[in-house]
Order: sequence, then C-alpha cells, then structure tokens
Amino acid sequence: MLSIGQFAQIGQVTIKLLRYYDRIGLLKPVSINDETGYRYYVIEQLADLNRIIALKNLGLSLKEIRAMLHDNVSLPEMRGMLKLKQAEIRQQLEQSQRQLSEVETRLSLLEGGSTQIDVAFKSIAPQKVISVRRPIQHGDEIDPTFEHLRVVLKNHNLQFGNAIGIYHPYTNDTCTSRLALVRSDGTKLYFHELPGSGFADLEAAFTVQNNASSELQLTSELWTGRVIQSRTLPAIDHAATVVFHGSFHDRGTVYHAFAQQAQEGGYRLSGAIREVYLRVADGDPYHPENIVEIQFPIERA
Amino acid sequence: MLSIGQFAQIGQVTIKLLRYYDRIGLLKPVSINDETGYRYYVIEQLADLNRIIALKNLGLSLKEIRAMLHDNVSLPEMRGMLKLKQAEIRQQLEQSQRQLSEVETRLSLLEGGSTQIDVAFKSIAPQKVISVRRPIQHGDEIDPTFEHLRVVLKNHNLQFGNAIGIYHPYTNDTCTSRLALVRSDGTKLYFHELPGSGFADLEAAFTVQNNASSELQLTSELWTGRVIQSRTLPAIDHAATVVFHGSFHDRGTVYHAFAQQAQEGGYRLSGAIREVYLRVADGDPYHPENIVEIQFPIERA
DNA sequence: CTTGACCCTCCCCCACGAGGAGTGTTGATA
DNA sequence: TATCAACACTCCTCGTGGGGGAGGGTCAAG
Repeated sequence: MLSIGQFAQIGQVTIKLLRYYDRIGLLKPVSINDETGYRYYVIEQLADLNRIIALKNLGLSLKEIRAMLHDNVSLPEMRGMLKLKQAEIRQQLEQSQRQLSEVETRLSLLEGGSTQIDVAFKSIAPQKVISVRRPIQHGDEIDPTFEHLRVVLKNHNLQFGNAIGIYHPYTNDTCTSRLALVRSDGTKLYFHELPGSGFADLEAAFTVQNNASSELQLTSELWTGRVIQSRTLPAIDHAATVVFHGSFHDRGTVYHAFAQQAQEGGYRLSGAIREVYLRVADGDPYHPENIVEIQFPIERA
Repeated sequence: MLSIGQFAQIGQVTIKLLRYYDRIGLLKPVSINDETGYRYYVIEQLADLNRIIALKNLGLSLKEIRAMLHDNVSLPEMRGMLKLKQAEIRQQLEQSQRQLSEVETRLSLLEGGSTQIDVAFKSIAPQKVISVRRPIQHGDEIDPTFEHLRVVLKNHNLQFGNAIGIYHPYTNDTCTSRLALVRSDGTKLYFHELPGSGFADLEAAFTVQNNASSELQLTSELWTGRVIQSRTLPAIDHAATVVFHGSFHDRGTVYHAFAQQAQEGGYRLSGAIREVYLRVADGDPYHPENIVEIQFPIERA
C-alpha cells in the first residue's frame, strides 16, 4: 500500500492530480481509511495511471478516457473514438495553420505601415429582405436604384431597415479583377474590384422584420420591368467581413485589401458580396461619416 | 442608439457575448439606463466589435485584446505581442502534429491487433540514489550486482527504496539495435534492444531519501574495484515511459515497441535508459507478477 | 391597456487542474 | 513515549470564453 505522496512520486504526478482523478472517478485508490480519509494506492495502479497519461497525451479529454477505461469499450468502439479524435486534431491543426498565416499577414502589414483593416471571420444568419435585381453599367446607378426601391416601400407603408447591396458574380472575359469565383467547370465569374467602376449585377435590398408577412402584395410588383421580390437572404457559413468608415466612394481599398489577404491566407470568394449600408448620413452616399459592412463569402482554396 | 438585441443582430454575435464583453471591460455600451440597466450601443461600435473578432480569430486571448485596444499600444509593442502569439501558435501546431501522428500510430497498432502498450510522455524529477557502475557481459550479471549493492547498503544500515537500473549508451560498431543515440559528431552510441542479451554499461542504483546525508561514508567505498557513489540522477525533461507487468525476462517487447513508435512518432533516444524495478516479487526477477517502469529520455528527431 | 418581445441580474455549467487556508494524522527521532 | 516535521485531508477560489436557464422588470405596437 502506498500513500498518495508515494504514489505521486512514483508516477511523477502531483498529489492534487491524484485527488482530482479520484474525485471525478478516473482513478480511485484501492482503499480509503474511513476515519482519516487517507487514500492508499497499490503499485499495480501505476499501469492505469500511465495509460491515463498516455491517452491524455493523445488529446483525449478525461471524460473520454474514463469511458475508455471503465465501460470497457470494444475494439471497434475504441477505433471509432480514436478516429473521431483524429478528425478533431486535424481540425485543430488546420485552425492553427490558418491562425499562423493570418498572424503572419498581419505582421507583414504592420511592418509595411499600411492602414490596419480588420478582417473578421464570422458566419452570417439568414435575413429577410425585399429586393430588386438589376444589372447596372456604372456605380452612379446604384444610389438611384435604392432610392426608387425606398419610395416604393414607403408607398406601401412597409417598415424596413438597412439597405443591403448584393453584388452577384458576372461573366467578363476581359476582366482583370483579382476577385474571381471559379466554378466547378473551370469557368470564372467576376466581381468589381473597384465598386462602381463598371458593370455590376446588383441586387438592391432592404431588410424587413423576419416575421413580416407582406410578401404577397409585392412579389408581383414591377418596377422598370423588374420584379420586386420578398426573399430570405441565405446564411453565409464562412464570411470575411470588414467594417468601412468613410465615403462609400473610397471603399475600394477594402476590396483590394480583401483580395490580397485572401491570396495570402489561402482562401477565396465563394458567392455574392454583400454591402450592408449601416449609416448613410444625410442620405448622402459620399458623406465621410458613413459606415458600411462588407461581407465576403469565402471558402478554403 | 441601438438596443443590445439590435447591435447583436448587426454584429452577428449573441446578446450574451455582448454582456460578457461589457462585464470584462472589453466593449462597453456608450450608455446604460440607470433605472432599467438597459445597454445602448451606437453603430460606430461595430468597428470595435469587428476588430475584437478579428483579433480573436488570430488566437489572441480577450485579455490580450483588451490590452491592445485600451492601452493604445505602440507599434513595436504590437509587433512584440504578435510575435509572441506567433510562437505560441507554432507550438500549438507542433503539438497537434505530434498528437495526430501518435493517434495514427495507436490506430495502426489497434488494427494490427498487437498488444496495447501505453507509452506515456512525462518529465521525470531528479532522484537521489546510491549506485555503482559496472560493465556487464550478460544479463545474468544484472541481478547479482543489485544484490551485492543491497547487502552493502544494509550493512551500513542505510534506508533505501526501489532499485533502478541505468543503462548507459555504449559504442558497438557491429550493433544492429535500432536503439541508437547519434552524437553531434555523427558517431553513434547504442543500447541493448533486447535487455540482457549482451554487453551493457550498467549502473545499479537504489533510491534514497532526498534529504539523506550519509553520502560521505560511501563515496569512497569500493566494491570489486568500483566506487559506490551517492549521486542525484538528473531530471529528464522529456521521457517516454512504459510500465511493464510480468517477468523481467520478457520486457524486450517494450524496447521493440518503443523503437518502433519512436521511429513512427519522429522522436529518438537522447540519453541513458532507466528501469525502475517497482516490484520484484519474492526477490525473483523472473516472477510473472513483477512490475518495472522503463524510462526512455527522448528528443524530437 | 394589454401582451409579447425584449432586457436585466444572478447562478450554475463545461475542462483541467493550480494554489492556498485551515485542520488533522503519521511516523521517525529523542 | 513524547514530539514535531512532514504528510494528508476538505473546501474554496481562480483562470478561459462563454452557454443555459430562472425569475423578474420594461418597451412598444395595436
């Protein structure tokens, strides 16, 4: 019989750890003195302790280890657990690699002294909107489109929130933009790298309450030959988002920065870009106090 | 002014998260209603939130982020923090890679149906011993060496604990063992892969209390021309340890398993192997209920 | 004025222990 | 056999990054 201190020394672990493992039912001493509460171990338990340490080194949680040890799992079950853990570690590995490359990107930007642009990765929830889709030839057509739509909505006494511009990809063989979307057949779709500099397949939208039920009145409404529709923007599982502060005219820097960081970070665009116009001071798109959040759906390259 | 719910929706985070960030002083609402406690945000704060998310994605802790945001750190400080984080992530990366290869090794062993041997990685604390070092020609000489030493210690009325066998590396040009130690000059030192099968540079030791002070009496004691010394076994920072249960005669499987897993796991031996004889039933080294812990000092290959 | 949606605080939970306070027990020495 | 240092015990808090829920007050639209 070994006291907890002796066993801890042999096993090269702390006494605290042994007490903790006892408490969570992972490794119980063979006997406990009822009066004093002293724990007593036997040397054979070193093999158990060693196995626990070995499994812990593999990255298994103590709960998983407990299951493995006590519920004497079958071989296939054991294999399943290890496979699962393998997948987990792989994910962890990928995340570390991503973080490393992002930190490196950020460090190089820091060295270069360029403006810090915070690219935040998050997922975007679905959002109900009322929108109209319309190809435009120049950025000057963006604002009037939203204005027209706004008027229509007001005439219908509809409550709406922020304006969202959805820029759908388009084919353009002569496009030199780095913002391309490669389809499975190898063909490419493009985006404006400098918004407003040329053709765009714009969907102008306004957010509405998710429980708004006025869709039927509008879905058939026509405006300059285009259908005004009520629809739910799908969720974006992986989006790189940037909040831009300033005149919308200058937001091209964001697109440049994204294109560069996407290349360095090993990811690429995977869908339509969304611009959420969070503040349009005085209704002026060029007001320097404006705020827009740009959402780039992405996937690992 | 935005309510917490509105701000949460725009920022695509949970309300809980915003309250938490308020509590830890990471992102405070611009105003709080004194009576109701309601938090109110402004849209400009989305940029702050986005920066927090971006830094969080880089793997920075919330405390580090708070320092970055509020204690307006200088550029060099920022660089330092990122460099530090970079190193951290690299470590994390390496650990994940190690875990992955270990899990894979274990899975392949599982498939092969071979006996499970738990290799636990841990560090070994220094340990005071009294020992004698002696080259032996065959495993049969191991046991008598310990017996002789034990008698000497008893004659001196010394209290001692477990026997430890330390197998120092030796040169052997014809050795085919996979357990080799490569020195910086390229030459190799070897270990017996099947213990007891041939020459070994054995140090036979018994543990003594760390505060034992009887060393002077013994350091000059001679035994068959060898000095019996009191010394402190150095710590082993990284050791692969295996607990073997059975006749010491059969412990070669452990050495085989270690050699194989070391190769697959990308690490190698970096010092003398220690065998801690934890139980020698009836004093018989071949008793099937014996227990020995074998400690392999290792380093990344 | 009502009612449903929204917001508040407070507490517990997850994993994996470390560190310390305060108190009781053991065992080796004198 | 007495003593005292070393050893053991329980219980508490701390850290990270929040999620879940209870119980109760508030806001805004119809």
